[in-house]
Amino acid sequence: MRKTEDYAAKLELNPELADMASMIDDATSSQSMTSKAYSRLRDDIISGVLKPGQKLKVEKLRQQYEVGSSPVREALSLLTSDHFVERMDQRGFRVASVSVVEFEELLKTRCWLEERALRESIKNGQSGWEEQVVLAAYRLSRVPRADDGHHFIANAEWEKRHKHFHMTLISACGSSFLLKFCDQLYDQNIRYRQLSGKNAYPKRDVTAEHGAICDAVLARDEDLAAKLLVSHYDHTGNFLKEHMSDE
Amino acid sequence: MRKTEDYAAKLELNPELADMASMIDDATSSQSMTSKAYSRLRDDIISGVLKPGQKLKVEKLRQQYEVGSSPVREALSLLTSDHFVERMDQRGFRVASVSVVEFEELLKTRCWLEERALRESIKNGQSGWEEQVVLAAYRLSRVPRADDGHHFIANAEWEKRHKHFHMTLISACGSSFLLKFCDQLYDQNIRYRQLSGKNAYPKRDVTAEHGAICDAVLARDEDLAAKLLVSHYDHTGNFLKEHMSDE
DNA sequence: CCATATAAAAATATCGATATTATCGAGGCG
DNA sequence: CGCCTCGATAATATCGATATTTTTATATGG
Repeated sequence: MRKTEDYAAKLELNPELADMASMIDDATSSQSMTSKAYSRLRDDIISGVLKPGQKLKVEKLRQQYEVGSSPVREALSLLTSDHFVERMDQRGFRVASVSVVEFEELLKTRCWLEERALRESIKNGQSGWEEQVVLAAYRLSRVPRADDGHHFIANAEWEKRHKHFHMTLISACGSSFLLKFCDQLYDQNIRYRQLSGKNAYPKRDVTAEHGAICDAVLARDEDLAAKLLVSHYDHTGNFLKEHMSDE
Repeated sequence: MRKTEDYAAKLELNPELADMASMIDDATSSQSMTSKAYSRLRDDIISGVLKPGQKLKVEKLRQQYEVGSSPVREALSLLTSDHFVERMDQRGFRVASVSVVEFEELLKTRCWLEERALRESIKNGQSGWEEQVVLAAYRLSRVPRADDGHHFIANAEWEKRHKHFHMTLISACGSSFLLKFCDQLYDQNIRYRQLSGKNAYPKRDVTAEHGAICDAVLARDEDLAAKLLVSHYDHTGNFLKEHMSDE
């Protein structure tokens, strides 16, 4: 039900063809009211509709999402574990706060974990994994980052494929735990990206960076790939950090 | 409310004296029914009272823990994120399954993450952190692992201090995310330890190993400390693995 | 005038009942 | 004889109401 996609398993089962169609938002078709509330709340928090620190009143959410209070509370509990919502005992829930310090920790941790995961993937990945990487990189390159060239408007499809690319890179690391953690941190990062103004963006050629990482991976150059990945994150991170402080 | 203790913060605020008293089980005094259900369920899963794969019927738990169904469901949702419970959409909950493969992944991941965390701690830790480590090691050494010398009976106090020692080691790593992940994995590991027969245990001197790690940390020898920590985990892990397969 | 205690309002946490969904077994059909 | 369908049963998911608790507003005394 939850979107902690098990990339490793998914790719294992379907080694020849990563079916992008199967990755499309299944949140819409979800049966349970809990998952409906969960994904909608999650989306609203990540996208910034619900602001950090904002109080989350059950009654309000109940009306807004047209569900009972139990599913809302269950969804909030779930989101608490994802670090998207904070629970104050007996005093309800609120949207998780953000801070420059936390963002720095997030960035650091992402680099540590993804570097390890990437190195392990390169060590263990079979030919099927290599093909997945190539495919994911290609698919990512086929969509523009922004729908509009001038103002930056997030392109949902790009977002999805970008995550898929990065998760595919590390999918052969051999630890579903590590993959889950990276997944969580990735989503946390999206939130920070959305929050820190969408109008400007670095001029650098992100596609080229992805390509370089892809090449290093295929060449099985652990050190180079890790270096490229980390600097990829560091660049974006530092850019975001600048835009956070001057607001 | 949840027991994802923020070790870094706790130690930061109270640099001279780690107040063990403040760490005693606050689960008993918890107000909300949700936390009551949460901690009791959690304990029962970790201790093995509730067996892996076992169905968790809300009605039954409701009676057993003397709470309503909402708190039970909320607690189950929380435990789902902790990987202690599995939710099957529209088909209820069950205790998370275990497997040798998963245990191997767990062990691997713990080594990866804790090595990184330990290295960062050694790099960043101040004198306050060093003192915490010494104190935690000393306190751990003051209680026997088992209440009884012959048969192995888990000593709750040892368990608590052992975790405290290992979390203190990495508490200065500078990432609350990483600490949270290590915390989670640690608890997962306890569960596996409890499940794989408590009657036998390695003869090696665990206390000596802790001491050696402690020494390496104080000497700021990153590589040695990391090596000792990883082999500490590997040894216990391999021992448990043997006892899992022959059952 | 401020602090404190008190009362009213709002919001949360919790419960028990109901509607929905899955499971299991019997009977009918191919 | 095995497979599928249908219905009874059990369990889940969800709801709306109630009891606590927190927050806000008000009044009282120092």
